[in-house]
Amino acid sequence: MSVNAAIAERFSQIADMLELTGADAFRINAMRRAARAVEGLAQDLASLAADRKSLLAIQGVGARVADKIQEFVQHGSMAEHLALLEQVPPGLLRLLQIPGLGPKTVRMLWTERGITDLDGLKRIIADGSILSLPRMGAKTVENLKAAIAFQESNSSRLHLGVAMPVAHGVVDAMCAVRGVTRCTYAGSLRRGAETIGDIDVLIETGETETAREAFCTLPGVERVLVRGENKCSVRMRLAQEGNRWGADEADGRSVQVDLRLVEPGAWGAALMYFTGSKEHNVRMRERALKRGMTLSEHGLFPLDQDESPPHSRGVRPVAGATEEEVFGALGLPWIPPEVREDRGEMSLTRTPSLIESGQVRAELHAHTTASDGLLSLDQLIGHAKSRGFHTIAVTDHSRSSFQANGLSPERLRQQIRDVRQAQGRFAGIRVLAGSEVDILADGALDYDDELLAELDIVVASPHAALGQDSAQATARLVRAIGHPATRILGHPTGRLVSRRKGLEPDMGAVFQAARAQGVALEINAHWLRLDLRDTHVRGAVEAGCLIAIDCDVHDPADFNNLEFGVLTARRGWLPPEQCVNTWEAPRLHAWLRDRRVEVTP
DNA sequence: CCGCTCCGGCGGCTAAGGCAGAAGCCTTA
Repeated sequence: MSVNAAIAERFSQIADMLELTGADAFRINAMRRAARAVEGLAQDLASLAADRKSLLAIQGVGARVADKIQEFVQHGSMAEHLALLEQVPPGLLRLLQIPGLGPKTVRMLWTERGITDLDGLKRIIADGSILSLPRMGAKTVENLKAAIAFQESNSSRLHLGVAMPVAHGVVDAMCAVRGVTRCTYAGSLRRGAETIGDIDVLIETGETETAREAFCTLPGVERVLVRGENKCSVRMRLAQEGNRWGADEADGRSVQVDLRLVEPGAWGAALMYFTGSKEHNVRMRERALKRGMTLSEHGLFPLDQDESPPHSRGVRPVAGATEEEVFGALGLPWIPPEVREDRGEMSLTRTPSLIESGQVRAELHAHTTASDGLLSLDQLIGHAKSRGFHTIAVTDHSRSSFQANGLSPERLRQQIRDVRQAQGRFAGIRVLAGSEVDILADGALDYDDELLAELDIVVASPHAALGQDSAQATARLVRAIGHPATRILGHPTGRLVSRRKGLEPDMGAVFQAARAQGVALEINAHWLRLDLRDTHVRGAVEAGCLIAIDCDVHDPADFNNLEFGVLTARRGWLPPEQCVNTWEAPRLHAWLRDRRVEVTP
């Protein structure tokens, strides 16, 4: 585990444990913010910690948190963390993960009955003794049992690419329901987060009961969790969908879908509220208060003496119909959903220019049947052309990836000739002869320089030895970037979202090398990779690196993953001009020929 | 515990739903 991840984990555990001991809520919140700040940091704290000033410059890191970071970097532990571990049984942290079970209740179970882990909880449920505890009625215990069972059969969050089709299905179905005038999804899905906890859907309708009924009986609904006036929640089965990676992804799993009925005139406020993030929303409400207003999902209202919610008293909102209106009334430009993470977006004075899918004109990482792709050379070119791309790069695996049928030098030479011939059969699209070349464990590339020099494009990617330590990983990637043939660093860390950690290099060093060499860093758009991840993109953009967004095409459907790569890019504040895939053909091709051009992002 | 603003002290988001227990707590988003 990287130092950053280790520190973030400790802050988060400190927060949980403080919560269980009933500590000051603001201190707990500060720990959570610190965990988030550290998690999203591109620089390596091991090297940053020496400079206290730069630690304090991080939003959410004050004197005490900086102390703890320095303490961990020097000693490998934090005294407060260790002290709390002595005090709080570790099994309790697991109980907090159970949906519906919060800190107050876990604490109550612990102090009243000495429950310290999941087994203990199951025991008092089984023998019924839990029912004698305060606030523990039959219904609550039933729900608790279901929550435990659910959690044990489902790993918690869904991949972006798995959740998205479900959301589109629900939205399409609800749009067709009588009386519905508007329907869309919000939440972390709209922000393009790499994993999704649940799916939020908003509707505006003149026939609320029809909509509630339609929603609760949608195909795939297993269980209705909540059926209130303004909110319904269901658990929905995931449809099976064959996929290169995801065959088992949907197996027997389900996802919670929340439907919110939005009153007329509050659409913008509701959309903002349910899009989040939570942290962004908190900032927005604080900002409203500073300006003498109060913000909720019902709108932006003038502040008055009355404690009760203003919308319930018929107070006229200052804004609420559209997001633009609400942001505007708070002195902000419209902020794209993907950057609503409380990572500096509140200081924007204009809507930032972020890349859009339609601006992508080239696919620079694609496989054919020559290695492990499903498309023939001509099929691949045909699909790329129909997508409107001006360039398609053929980049099959190199020889070390034998599991992927990597090409021997002879086969690669033959493929280069095949590509040249294929080019003759297609007009209006440039076909590049390339390779996705393995970066070996020591940072060397997988073909000799002579052969590499014959290629139009080299995507250098790590595939094996992904467990090596941070220093080795950094040296490996920096060396690969320094090879004169490398144009793109493919899926730089090799991580798989919530499956495999991948390399944990000092990303700051990687960015510097890439910037100096004019090498583009890839955002691999497959929803299981999303590598670079959002926070890395942000760091790379700020460091002035070029970025490539690639679908790593293996089958035709993979072209559709572009959407996820672009969402990730936008979460990293990527402007279109810094992404090589948006460049017109002459500029892109010149960049590919001219290995050491000066980069002006 | 942080940030703001002033160097010590203060304030720090909002609403709905469910349940248990008869007004309010807890959780979630």
